[in-house]
Amino acid sequence: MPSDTFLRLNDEKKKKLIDASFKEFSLNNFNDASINRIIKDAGISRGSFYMYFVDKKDLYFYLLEQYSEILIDNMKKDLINNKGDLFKMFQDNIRRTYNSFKNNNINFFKKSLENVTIMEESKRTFGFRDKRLLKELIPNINLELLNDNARRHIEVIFAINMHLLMVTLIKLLKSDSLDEEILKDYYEQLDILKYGCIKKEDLC
Amino acid sequence: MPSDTFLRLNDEKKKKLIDASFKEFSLNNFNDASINRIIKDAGISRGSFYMYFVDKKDLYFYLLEQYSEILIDNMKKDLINNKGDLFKMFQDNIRRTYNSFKNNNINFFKKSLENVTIMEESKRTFGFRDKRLLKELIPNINLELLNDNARRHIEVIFAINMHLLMVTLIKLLKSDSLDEEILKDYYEQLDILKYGCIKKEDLC
DNA sequence: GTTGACATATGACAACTTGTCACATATAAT
DNA sequence: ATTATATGTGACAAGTTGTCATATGTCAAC
Repeated sequence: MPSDTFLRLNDEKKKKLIDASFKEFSLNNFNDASINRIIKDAGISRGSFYMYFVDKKDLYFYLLEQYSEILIDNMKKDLINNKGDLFKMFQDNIRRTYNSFKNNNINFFKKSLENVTIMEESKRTFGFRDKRLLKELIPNINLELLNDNARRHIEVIFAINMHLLMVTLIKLLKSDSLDEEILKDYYEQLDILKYGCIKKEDLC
Repeated sequence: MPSDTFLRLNDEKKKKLIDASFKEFSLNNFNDASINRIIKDAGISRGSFYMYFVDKKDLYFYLLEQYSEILIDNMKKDLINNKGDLFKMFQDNIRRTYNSFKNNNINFFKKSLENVTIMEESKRTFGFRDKRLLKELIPNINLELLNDNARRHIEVIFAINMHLLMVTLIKLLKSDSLDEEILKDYYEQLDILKYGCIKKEDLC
């Protein structure tokens, strides 16, 4: 969170720093972004910067937060338009969000999304959507058990499963023992993927 | 990829460097890990290090790759045991993987998984599983449309949807126009979550 | 108007970081 | 023994971050 000192700054100075920051984070990912370049660009001193923000992370998340507001507002609108149907909301929302992104700091978003959806390399070597991993496993997968849609998007299903696995593993490793509660949650989550989110009676 | 020079190294020296690296990456996340400490610990010179690996990333992914082999092997075993049933595989696999992790470099894994499943902070501010985001939206969600399981794990469903949204957005932003093919894929992926992966006839 | 208290601004500084490169040494091949 | 080639080395430039003593504002109270 930025300090009160920063928030008290006159608008011009504040804008100069924000603009310089957006620029820097649009051209570089988080780790390559340089506070040095930002303060030079914004025309403030090193000391001042640390008066406003505790560190680079602090600044970055301030910028992110500014924009996550847009995300939330967009979703709310689409949710109301679709009478609370979560899936219809997501279906509609992508267009709206896409346009917000297009119009605003598009490059900042691109870089941010890269940070969020993660280091491409990690994904690759660690197996998410890894062509190699899937190639190795696919001969052993009985695709007959899956419906057409699932078969077509087998990598996505795999990626989601891997994600759930990883998140659960972190939880398990954090707790000392093999916590059965955590496992139960995991199995239920797998069931969601298996059987879907929609009520059965609506299907048959 | 490590250079041939590295691979040609005698086992003792290689092990010393690998051990030192594992140690460093177990105590620090990727960005805070210091090559300086690694080479000091391993007792090699700066120049030598850059003879073996092009940079920190190169070393890190080498270590990761070593261990992703374990992951793949584990999965293969469970897939065969379960006659190709992807979901049964994931269901069983978590115990096996958990134990592998427990026995091996547990801390290295923890740190790695943190890198992979993402900067906790990003998740928070950007809305993944964000209690705040969900709290704001939940009053507008019609939970009646969802089954019990889904209702119980609403945050997970939301997180997966957000993930799909983000990944799709990246694709869309990378292509110049609003590519309808990409959108179609996205909608199909949403349908998987809605209706599940299992064939309909098996359900009713 | 002067004093004093507090808020801001500054840049030099220490302590790191990384990647390079001219040079030294080891190992193999003629 | 001589020549290639492969490895090893650490000082170096060019950067990084966060701190801190010091300077300059600002504003209320006497």
